[in-house]
Amino acid sequence: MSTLPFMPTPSAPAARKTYRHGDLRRALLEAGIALARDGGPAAVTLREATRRAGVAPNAAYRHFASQQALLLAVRASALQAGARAMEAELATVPPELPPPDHARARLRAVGTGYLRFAKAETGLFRTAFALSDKLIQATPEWPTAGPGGRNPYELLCDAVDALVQAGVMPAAKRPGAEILAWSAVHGLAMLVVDGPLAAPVGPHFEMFGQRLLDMVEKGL
Amino acid sequence: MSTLPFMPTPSAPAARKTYRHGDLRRALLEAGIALARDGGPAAVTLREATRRAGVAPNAAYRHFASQQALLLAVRASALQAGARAMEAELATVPPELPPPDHARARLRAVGTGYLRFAKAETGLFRTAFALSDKLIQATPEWPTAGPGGRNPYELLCDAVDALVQAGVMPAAKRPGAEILAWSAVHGLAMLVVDGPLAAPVGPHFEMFGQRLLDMVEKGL
DNA sequence: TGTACATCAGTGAACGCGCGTTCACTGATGTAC
DNA sequence: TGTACATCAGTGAACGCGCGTTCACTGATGTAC
Repeated sequence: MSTLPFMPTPSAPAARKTYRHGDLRRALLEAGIALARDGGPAAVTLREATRRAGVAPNAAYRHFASQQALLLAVRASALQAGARAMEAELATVPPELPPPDHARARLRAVGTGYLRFAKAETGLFRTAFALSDKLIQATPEWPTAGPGGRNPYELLCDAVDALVQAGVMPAAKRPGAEILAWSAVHGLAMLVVDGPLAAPVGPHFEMFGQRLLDMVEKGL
Repeated sequence: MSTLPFMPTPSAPAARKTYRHGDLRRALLEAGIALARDGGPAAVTLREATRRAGVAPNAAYRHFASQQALLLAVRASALQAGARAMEAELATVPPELPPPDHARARLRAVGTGYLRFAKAETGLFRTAFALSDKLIQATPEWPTAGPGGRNPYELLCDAVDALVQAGVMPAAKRPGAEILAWSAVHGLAMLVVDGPLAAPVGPHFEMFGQRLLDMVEKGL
């Protein structure tokens, strides 16, 4: 697990001997990410983040206006990690494929990356894509794109666009098609990672993922 | 909304003048359902349920072993409501359709019922199908079936079975097919009802639902 | 180059909140005689 | 049919927990002169 390419690297415990912390903002964000990783969005609390940074609880307010502001920052980071997972999968698509096959492979890669991210980084996945509290719109303050400059939603849209350009999908069916694909993949992830199908389906997650992507490919 | 056939009827405020309550177990359960309805699973607390029943907080322990026990009971009730919604949709399928069309219509009805339930009763939907805390396995103590005697998962499986029996789906693809269908529908529900697509897709939920079901039908 | 001083990052203590849960109790009910 | 009594549903008070957030503060830093 710890060698998957899209896992953010945990920071050092930041042994602190100065009065000033040095980079508390970053330390709090990284503590928040660690909390989200193994407890999901609900685990991202100011008190625990400051505890981990070795700092008084109210020190957080120098860097984040509220708990929600920290959560927003953590969520952006989780989205980045998701984009990274999808990009990693996209990188395995052979570029020499004929355009229609290439386009199909791209969409599969996006879906596979999403599913693998959900499985490998459940907490971050939930923080990125399943915030049950009505969270205010993402701020532009925190970037959500991966190294390639596209966020998860954009990566998906690009892949669906490519399907049309390669002639695999009629242009008339394009509008909103990304939502159908996203739904299928998101549903499997939620049911298995976080829901009632964890026990029965979990062990065969990869296989169900591929069958689901078959269904999407045929059905779109 | 309040006339949808699958909405449990709210109980009277239970004006209490006796020392004994009369039916506190039921009152707590109904309060819990009401809480779940407009706050999701996290809103189901013992203290608020007892408050609504007009009773001391610890009185709940005469009827439920813990907060989790109450939540389990509420969840079962939410599953019943889901089954009711799906049955209501199934009842609209014309019985005189030729078997293949009938089987397809049944699967659509199951999916449509699920989606409408998610939209109309978001809180109950989340309580039934999206409990993010790892909740212990459902107990047989609380029934989850609708009036027809089948719970939501069974209704779905029945519909997929019918697809095979009508010759619409090859038997070889049957195992696990219900999981693919469920995933698609569940994902759309989660993204729209509880997630990032609420704003853009919410108004066209019904249309996206039908397109999604087209995709499932073609792709299965 | 040295010193006064403004800035502002982090401290310590405290607030109010709601939660689940436990304790010893009280008093209405219904059964045994 | 009337009365003693066991049962057990609900009370009142309290516990410890963790949370977000506010207040007046302190002390290291870096800049202006």
